[in-house]
Amino acid sequence: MPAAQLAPVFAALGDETRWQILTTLGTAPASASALAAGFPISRQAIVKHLDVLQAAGLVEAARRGREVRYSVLGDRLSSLGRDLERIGSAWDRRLSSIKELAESEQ
Amino acid sequence: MPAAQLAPVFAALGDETRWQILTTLGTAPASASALAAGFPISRQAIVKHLDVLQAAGLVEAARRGREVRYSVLGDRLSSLGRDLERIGSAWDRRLSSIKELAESEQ
DNA sequence: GGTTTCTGCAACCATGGAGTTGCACATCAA
DNA sequence: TTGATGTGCAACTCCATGGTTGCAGAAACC
Repeated sequence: MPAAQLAPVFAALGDETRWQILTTLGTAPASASALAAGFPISRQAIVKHLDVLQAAGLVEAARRGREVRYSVLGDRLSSLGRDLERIGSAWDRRLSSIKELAESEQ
Repeated sequence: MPAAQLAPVFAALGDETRWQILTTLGTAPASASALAAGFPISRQAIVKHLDVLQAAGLVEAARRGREVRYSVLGDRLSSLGRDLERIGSAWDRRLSSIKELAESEQ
C-alpha cells in the first residue's frame, strides 16, 4: 500500500520555482548560492525550497568545504512515477468494471 | 517537452484530503454531498477540492438530474506517472555521465 | 402544493508558505 | 590577518488556500 504519504511529496513538487530548481539540478549539481544567481529570488528563498525538496527525498545535500552541493535524486522521481502509473491504471480498471456491471444490469 | 506545467497538477495532488477524495472516487463515482458524508469537513470544502481536481484534469463531473457525479480520471494519473518516470531517469542518466566524466578527469 | 435534497454563490476567518532583510559564523585565498 | 565568499538563523510581511457559515435556487418525492 504505497499510496500513503504521497501527498507531502506532491506538495513539494507543486511549486513552479521548485520545478525550475529541480530541472536546473537535473543538469548538474549546484550550491544554493550558485542556484540563486540564476533565479530572480533571494538565496534564502532558494535554501527554503531546497529544504522542502530534501525533506521530500527529491534532493540530497553534500557538504564540500564551505559550500553545500545539492544533487537531484532521479530514481526517487522515477519510482514515484511508477507508483502513480500503477494507481491510475488500477482506478481505471475498477471503474470500467463498474461501468460494465451497470450496463449489464440496465 | 512535457515537463512544463506539471507543477499545477502536483499542487492539486499535494493535499492529503484531496488524495482521500481521489481514492474514494477511485472506488466508485460519487456526488459532492455523498462524499461529504464520509469526511469530517463541510460539503462546500469538498466542492472546492473537487473544483481544484477538475481544473487539474484529474476528475470529471457529470450532471445527472439535480446531482453532479464526479469520476476520477485514472488515465490522466497514469500518463503523469509515465512523464515523471521519464524525467527522473533522464536526470539519472545525465548525472551519472557527469560523474563518470569527473572520475576520468581526476 | 409542500417538503426534502442537492447544488451554487458569497462573505468571512485563520493558517501556512513563499518571499524578504539583516546579521553572525565559517572557510578559503591574498 | 584581512577580505571575500558561502552558509545558517531569525524575524517579519503578504497573500493564497483550506476551512467555515448562511442563504437562495432547482430538482425530486410525498
